[in-house]
This record gives sequence, C-alpha cells and structure tokens, in this order.
Amino acid sequence: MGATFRTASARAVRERAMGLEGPRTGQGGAARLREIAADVFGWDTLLPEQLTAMEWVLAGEDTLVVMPTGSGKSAVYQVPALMLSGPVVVVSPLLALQRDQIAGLPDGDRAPGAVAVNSDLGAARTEAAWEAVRRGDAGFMYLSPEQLAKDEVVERLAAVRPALFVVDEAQCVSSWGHDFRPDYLRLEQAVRRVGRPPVLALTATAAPPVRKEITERLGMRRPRLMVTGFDRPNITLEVRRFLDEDDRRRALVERAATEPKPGIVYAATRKDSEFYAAELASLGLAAEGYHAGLRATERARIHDAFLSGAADVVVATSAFGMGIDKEDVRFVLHASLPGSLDAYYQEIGRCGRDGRRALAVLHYRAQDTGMQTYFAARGAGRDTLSEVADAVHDRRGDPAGLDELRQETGLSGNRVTAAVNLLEEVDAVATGDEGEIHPAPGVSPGQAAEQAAQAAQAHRRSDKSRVEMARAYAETTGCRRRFLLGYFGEEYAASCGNCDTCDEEGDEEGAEKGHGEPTAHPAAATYPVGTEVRHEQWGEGTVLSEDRDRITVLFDHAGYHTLSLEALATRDGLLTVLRRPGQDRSAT
DNA sequence: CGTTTCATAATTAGTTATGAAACGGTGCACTAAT
Repeated sequence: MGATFRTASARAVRERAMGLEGPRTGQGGAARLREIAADVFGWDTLLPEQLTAMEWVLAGEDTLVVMPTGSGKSAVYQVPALMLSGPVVVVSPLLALQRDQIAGLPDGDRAPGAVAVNSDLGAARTEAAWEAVRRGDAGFMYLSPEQLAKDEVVERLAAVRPALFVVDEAQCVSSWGHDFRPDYLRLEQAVRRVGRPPVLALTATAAPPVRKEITERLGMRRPRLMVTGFDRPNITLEVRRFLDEDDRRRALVERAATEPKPGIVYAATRKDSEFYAAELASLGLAAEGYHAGLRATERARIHDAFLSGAADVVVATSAFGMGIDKEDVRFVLHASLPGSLDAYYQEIGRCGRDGRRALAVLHYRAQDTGMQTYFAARGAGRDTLSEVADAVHDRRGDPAGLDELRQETGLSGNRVTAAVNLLEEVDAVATGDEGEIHPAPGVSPGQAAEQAAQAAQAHRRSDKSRVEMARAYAETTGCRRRFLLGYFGEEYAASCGNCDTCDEEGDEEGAEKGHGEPTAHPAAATYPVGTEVRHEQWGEGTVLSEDRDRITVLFDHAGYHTLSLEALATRDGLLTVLRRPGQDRSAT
C-alpha cells in the first residue's frame, strides 16, 4: 500500500540504523528492564510477554501488542522509555484517556515527566509543555491524531527527535480512520516526518484483519507481533432472539433488573439509552443513560458514579467504555446487534475483569442489521473524490497541504482528509515531507477518483461483511465461544460449556456429550482455522471459524463469507488450500 | 435498512389512515458569544 511513492529520507534511514546499534540490545536488556520496572514503577514482576515486547521496542523493532486491558500494555513503552535517548510520543484517542495515563505515572525523581498537548491548553501552557520536552524534563508527550495532522506540531516534534512512536488503542486506526476520525490514517505520514522512530501499536482487541490493517496503515516495517490469549472463560455468553420489539424491551429490562450489579447495557441509539435508563430507574435502580449528546460535566458525573459504585447500571451508546477500568462489572447486556464482533468483544470485555463469573447477553432482532448496514454504507462519494482529485491536480506545480485543499474545495476538513486518504491508498497521490499532497505522475484526476471510489466501495463491502459476521454470531447453532475466538484467529476445538448453545446441547443429548467435540463434516479437516485459501470467485482469504457443517472465510477483497462444507466437498477446485496454519508466514 | 415523525387527507367534529421525509454513533479542534 502506497509503496510506489514512499520517499524514505536519508536522515530517517541513518537514524534508524543508529537506533539499532549500541548497548541497548542483548542479554543486559532484560535485567535492566526488570530493575527499572521495580525501582521506578514499583512492579516487582513482569510477564514474559511484556518483557519480550519491551526488548523488541529497545531493539528498535516495530511492534504490535494485543493484550487485554489491565495486563500492563502501557508498561511496554513506559519502562523502556527510561533507556531511550529521546522523548516518547504517545497517540491516544481521548483527552480523558491522556489525563488518566499521565496521572497513572509514578511521581518519583527518576520517573520521566509527561505532558499532553491539545486544544484544552492555552498558548502559554502549550509553550511550557514543548519546553519541558525540549529540556528533557518530560519523557512522554501525549497527543491526539488531530494534533499530529498539524504541520506545526509535526515540525516541532521532529526537532526534539522522538525515540519511539506509540499508538495506544490502535484499533481506532481501523475503526475510526476511514471516516469518523480520518487523521488516524495520516499517522504514517507523521511518523515519517518526525524522523521515523520505531512504532509500537497497542490494543486489547484486534482480529487478524484488523492487525493487518493497523500494521499496514501505520507503515510498520517487519512488525513483531505479541498476542496473548483472547479467551475470557468466566464470561457466560448468551444470545436471545426476538421477533417483537416490545418483547425484546421487556426481556432486556427484566434481565438488567434481576442480574447482580453493577452492569452495563449497550443500546444502539441515544434515545434507547435514555428509554432503558428511565425504565430501570422507575424500578428503583440507580440507572443512568450515557451518550455523546450529554454535557461534559454530566458525562463525567456518570462515569465517576459508575466507577465508585454509586450507579448500578449505565445504559450507554458506544460512547461509554474506553478508559473504564473497573474490576467488578458483573454483566454487559446488548439491547441490539453491534456493528461488528470487534466492537462486541471489546464491549463485553468490560465485565468480569476480576476473574469472577460474569454475563454477556445479546438481545437480537433480525431488523437490527438495518441500522448497522446503514452506518457501514456511508463514506466518501464520487463527487467528493473528484473534487479533491481535481484540486490536487490543479495544484501540481505548487502542491497544497490539506488545509489549502479544504479552502479550495470548500469541503469540511474530515471529508477532504478522508478523500486524500483514499486517493493515497490507491497511489493516486502522495504526501511529501512538508505535508504537501502531490498527484501521481501519469494518473488523470478522473482515473484517480475512479480508483479511489473503488477502494471506498471495498471498505463498505468489508464493513457490511462485519455486520454479517455479528449476525452470524447471533444465529450460530454451535458454541458461541468457539465462534468468537475463531473470529479472533484462535482455534478452540471443544465446546465451552459456558454459553447458551452448549447448555442446550447438554440438555438434549445428556451431560456427557455437552462438553465434547461436535460431529464435524468430514471435509472440515481440509480447512482448519487459519488456513489460507483461494476461492474461484472471491479470491484469497483465511479460514476464521468452523461450525459443524460450514466454515467462515475472510476474503482479502470480498469480506466475510460462510461456505457449506458439503458444497466444498462436492465441487472440486471451488476453494483451494494455499497454506496451512503453522507454516511459517514471514512478516512483511 | 427500519423506525419514527409529520403533514395531509378522509372522515364527518374527534379519530384514524396514508405516504413522504427525516433520522440513526463514535471526538477532536476551533470559533464566537457570554
């Protein structure tokens, strides 16, 4: 992606080479890391996964860490920071999260200071923050992707020569970068322009295609991957399907009222979050509705009430969750189908962090897919792409930055950025070292817009197929845990015995069969989870999960599809095996 | 894509039917008025 025009500056290459030599690598590293973790941060033990990832970071390797919340992801950059020769840039999506991270750092003399630069700061405090970084008083600088989209910020950052570029909550690159916060897809340019330090991406939830998108979109080179297990065996999984909307509402209210507290209910709309909160409050519960339409003070109040235990239930849209680190949440109920299993797993992962029993119930109606596909179907249109492609082309003699393109087209900043991202994805434009947008030689604006529109169409197809995967989870007759873990690339052969479908199987066929292996179609052995395949029509893809009689495949360009094993067995050549799981897949 | 809202019509004076239009989620940064 974008490889044709990527301009690697000589300085970036030289600095990268310097980062790889010296006394940082080797056996001494681990002992020193442990020492710093204990002396400065007060952590007496480091998990082997943490330590390994830290060593990669010290060795200057680009690294993607996928570890659950609460397992010490932040330590992976905080501890090595003391052994690096420059400041650490941390990209974080929410200002509240930046504040939490800074507040969580130790105070001691030996701990590096931290600053956040954002729109909350006045001019004087912004200057003070930069000065602290320049003097070396602040070892961490927290920024939003929008800050890094500004030329001034990038130039000042380049001058302080960051030693590491961290992207926290890196799933945002994939989930928000395409439309909502397009500056997430411009981080690769920012990394390059600040001198191309090593990149560390951190996330709690990322299915294999999301991991691929993160590493590609951030321009990570031969990325190291650290993934710990996804399974959360203490969370009971259940789906309840309804035909009637009123039935669903009653069932959800009853469930939220009767299950042990505290809990979170996720609703699809702001209106629903208020409806359910009012219903629960009328039953005498301390219930609060939460969504992005509330005033900041009100949101903070509810957030605090939930953390302190003053609120039993928060009924929220997807706005609630990031930064919620509460151990004793007993349930997460969904009042509607989520837009993807990535979102779903992230949301249900907020219960049962103390390891005790917790419950995740999805209340589903077939009509729910409507709104989710509506969300998935939006994106940059042909008109916008043409307009932006024309503007870039017109300025080919004197290439414009994003701000100028916004003025010249009269389009909003987000729309221009999203359009440029798509044009850049198809190599129709490229971003230079000053942030200026060059048209690719030999590509007409018409061709550029056409290719970008096709790329946008591909994203929409992919998003819609994610909705279909969420629906498939809701409708599967097999073990729900096996389905979910398969989606995240983890093989789980047995049935879990802790989801509604496993319970039913036990009821029908006797207890001894409840936890056993289901009888799979003989063709299942041909396509184990993780197999890379090629389909006659849909091209190349990866097997994600198996049910008794069918497999689900994620195709690189056609999204998720479910295939009947019977059909595969009878039609030779329909699905060819390219590579089996376990065969080495070299990083690129 | 599905649901809700609103205007209009048809019905006969308070209510209901119909069809078109609007709406639906996530945050930062920035500006302007207090």
